[in-house]
Amino acid sequence: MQADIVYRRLRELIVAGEYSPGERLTEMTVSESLAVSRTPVREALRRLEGDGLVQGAGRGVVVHALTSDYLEHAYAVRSALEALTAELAASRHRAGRVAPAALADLERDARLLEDVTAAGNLDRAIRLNRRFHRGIAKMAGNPIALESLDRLWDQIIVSTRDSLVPPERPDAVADEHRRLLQAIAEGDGPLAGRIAGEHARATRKVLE
Amino acid sequence: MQADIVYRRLRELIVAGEYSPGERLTEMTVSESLAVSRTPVREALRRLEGDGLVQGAGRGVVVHALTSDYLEHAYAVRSALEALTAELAASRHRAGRVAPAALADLERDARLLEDVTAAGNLDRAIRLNRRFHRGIAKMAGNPIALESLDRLWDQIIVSTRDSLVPPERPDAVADEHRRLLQAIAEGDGPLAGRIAGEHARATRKVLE
DNA sequence: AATGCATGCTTTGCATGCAAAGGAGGGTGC
DNA sequence: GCACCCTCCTTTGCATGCAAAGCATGCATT
Repeated sequence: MQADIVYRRLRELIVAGEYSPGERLTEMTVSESLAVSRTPVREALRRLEGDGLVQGAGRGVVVHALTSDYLEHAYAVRSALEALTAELAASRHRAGRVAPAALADLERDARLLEDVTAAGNLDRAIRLNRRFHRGIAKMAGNPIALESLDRLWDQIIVSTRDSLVPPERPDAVADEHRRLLQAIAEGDGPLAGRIAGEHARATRKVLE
Repeated sequence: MQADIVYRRLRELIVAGEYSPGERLTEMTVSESLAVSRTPVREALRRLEGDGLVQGAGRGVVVHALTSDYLEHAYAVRSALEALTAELAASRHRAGRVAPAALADLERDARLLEDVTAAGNLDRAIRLNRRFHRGIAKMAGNPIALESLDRLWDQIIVSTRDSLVPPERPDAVADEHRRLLQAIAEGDGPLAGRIAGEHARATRKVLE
């Protein structure tokens, strides 16, 4: 299905920042650059609109430019959802319903993230960070929460990719990640939830 | 835009239960019954698919039939989000950023809901209940949370419309609603959040 | 009788043509 | 010189035609 290919491609480009927020996309331009007809492009644009990645704007669509307010709201929701997934992940771990390798993978990701951040590789750090949090959401075993978070992340990432990482934040991040993993490992759901929620809020604060 | 009309109409029909879960929808049937061409219908179906209201199934789409597991997950997310919106609503009320009429409206809705439930008007009770909770979400002033909850509600309602209201639940519901409103009125965010989250979980339990 | 295959039909997916809506730009009137 | 209007052009939205993919049905063969 070409429509699906176009959708995924555009989404990739937007999330990767190849299209800047506010940039305008017309059916014709896209269909020419991807060498398909306008029909599948239309479909793709509508799906992206549903995802909140682009916005209809008079003629055509523009890549969604997030206001500070919008970001504030998004982080509030993210905080609530990540508190939920962390809590669920901890409970499932306590119940022995988590693959043993999963937690080890997360710990590896967390360490790798620290290294990569220290090395100043921002792009890779962003990807790893997302993978880390996504790993926890997967561990929670709630596909709806996972999907909602994926949607949120896609939106947020567009506007935060260049505004990240002030000087001393990395250490705090590493510490919070470690405490979060420990709470999960101990099966302490409420604690994991509190840490995850607080972690998201702290991340938001940095983005002023 | 006809595509939009088709989308809204189909969505309405699905949420209202006119199409049963599992029922198959083909582009042709829909385009004939609504007297438009297949193009806008395709667009509408894709959007509904994005909303999780229908599912692609080999040929065509079928109205999403929710499994018990799926419902469990949906309610977990709903609980988290409604805890968030209740807490935000209480904080905003405390800060005086809520229109005075809004809270009164909610109280009116709550009382009306009690009456309607007592009278056994199930359909109306479902609508009022949704409006009540949606009112709180609006009061929270977080459009992302509101939209996420709307999506969840649409999905949930399809599968719960006929399974609602066991004998003694209405009294408990009324009580929980009242306590929730009071917590909001007092500006006690954490309390409101706890009540709302617990309320959603209790509702889920009833649906076994 | 059962199984495997082939054929035909249903249905989707994509491209293109056409009409209409919305803007931009230029021209004219004041 | 400025403002307003008109016209043309860009771009979307919808319909339809055509090709391909999937499925069921029926027939033949074992």
